[in-house]
Amino acid sequence: MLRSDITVAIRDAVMHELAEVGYGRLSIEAVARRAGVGKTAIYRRWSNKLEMVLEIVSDVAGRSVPLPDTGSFAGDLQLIMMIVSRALQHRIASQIIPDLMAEAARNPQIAETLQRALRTHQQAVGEKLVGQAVARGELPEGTDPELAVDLILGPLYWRLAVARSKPDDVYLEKLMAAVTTALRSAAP
Amino acid sequence: MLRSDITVAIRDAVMHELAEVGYGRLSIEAVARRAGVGKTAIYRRWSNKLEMVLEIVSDVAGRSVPLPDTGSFAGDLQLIMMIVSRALQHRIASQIIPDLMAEAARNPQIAETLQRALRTHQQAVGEKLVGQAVARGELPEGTDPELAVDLILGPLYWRLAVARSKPDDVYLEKLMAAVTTALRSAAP
DNA sequence: GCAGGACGTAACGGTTGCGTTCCGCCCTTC
DNA sequence: GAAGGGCGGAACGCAACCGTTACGTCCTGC
Repeated sequence: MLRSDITVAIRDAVMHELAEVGYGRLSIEAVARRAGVGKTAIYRRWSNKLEMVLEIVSDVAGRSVPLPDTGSFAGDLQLIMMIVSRALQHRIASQIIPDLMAEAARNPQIAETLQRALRTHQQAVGEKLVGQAVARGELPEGTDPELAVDLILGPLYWRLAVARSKPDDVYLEKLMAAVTTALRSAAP
Repeated sequence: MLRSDITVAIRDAVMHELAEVGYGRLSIEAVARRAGVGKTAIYRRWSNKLEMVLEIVSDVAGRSVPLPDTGSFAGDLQLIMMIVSRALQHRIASQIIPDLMAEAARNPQIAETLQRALRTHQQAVGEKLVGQAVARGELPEGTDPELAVDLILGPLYWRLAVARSKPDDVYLEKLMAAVTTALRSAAP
């Protein structure tokens, strides 16, 4: 019954509003204004700002990235880094993600939603990446997938989302090499 | 002329309020209420929410951490990791830091203040750490201090501030070992 | 054609916060 | 003991939003 074009407009407006002012200052009225929509249309769909944001964000986050399977650890690593660094440089995403992360620190509902979106996916990627590499003999038996994920995502996230500087190709190659050696030598 | 005990109360209230509701929702009235102080006392000191927060935060951030100098790379690394992980697990800091990071993504003034506080300090630590290690022959000539900092802070920040899980000692040792090997093998 | 329902608009009363102003108190300083 | 100034408190007018409601329009399906 609800018109889907309106729903799309609202979702879009929420994402942009979220990027511009953050969750803390996001207001239903601003979303409605931006979407060119009445407040009623929003309240007909969600009952809360929180509920609305959670539903929309987890929907977007749910569009899962494909698991890496290029045939080699180096290839998988490069693919992951490319995907992550692209995502973290996306104008909207790069504002929304740290904002929701910060908000999650004080809102358990947001935290849980984000953790679900993040951790399950992150775990799957980590285990697949490491599992394949171990099976191929590229990484030692007993390599910790959690550590691997931290070593890969951590520096990228730090550089892109925190320090906010653009890594060039040389840097990315150095980082890949460093991570590879680190994991290869990490005893179980 | 301004009573210093009042100033202290306000600073304190700002930090706590910042941690609880974030910059976006921080209000002067709430700060005054929490500090047990009239709004006038605040406006007598700062003219803005932004100005107030920036002054207070950069003052706190300015209390710089001592540079590492334990005599060995392993020791320096352990020290840094301990300091950082302690800081990122501090209740107040762990909420304020990601929040301001997110806010910095949309407010140039905050971004600049944070960058100054972060980058200069981070650079100094990185250069000192790597410089000393290279001089001692523990790391190869031409090691990139920037990469080193990313490899050290990135995974820690990711785990503590983003994934929000507590790393145990075993994990920290693995991480230290991984970072050390990674840097030792990183070609210039 | 007619009913139903989703839509935008506008208004509601209530809350919160802004930045400012004025008051009367109290402490310091001379 | 008088003056000055920082202090808390209260109130100001203004603006933004909340969540809800009533109304009139438009589209869809029967």
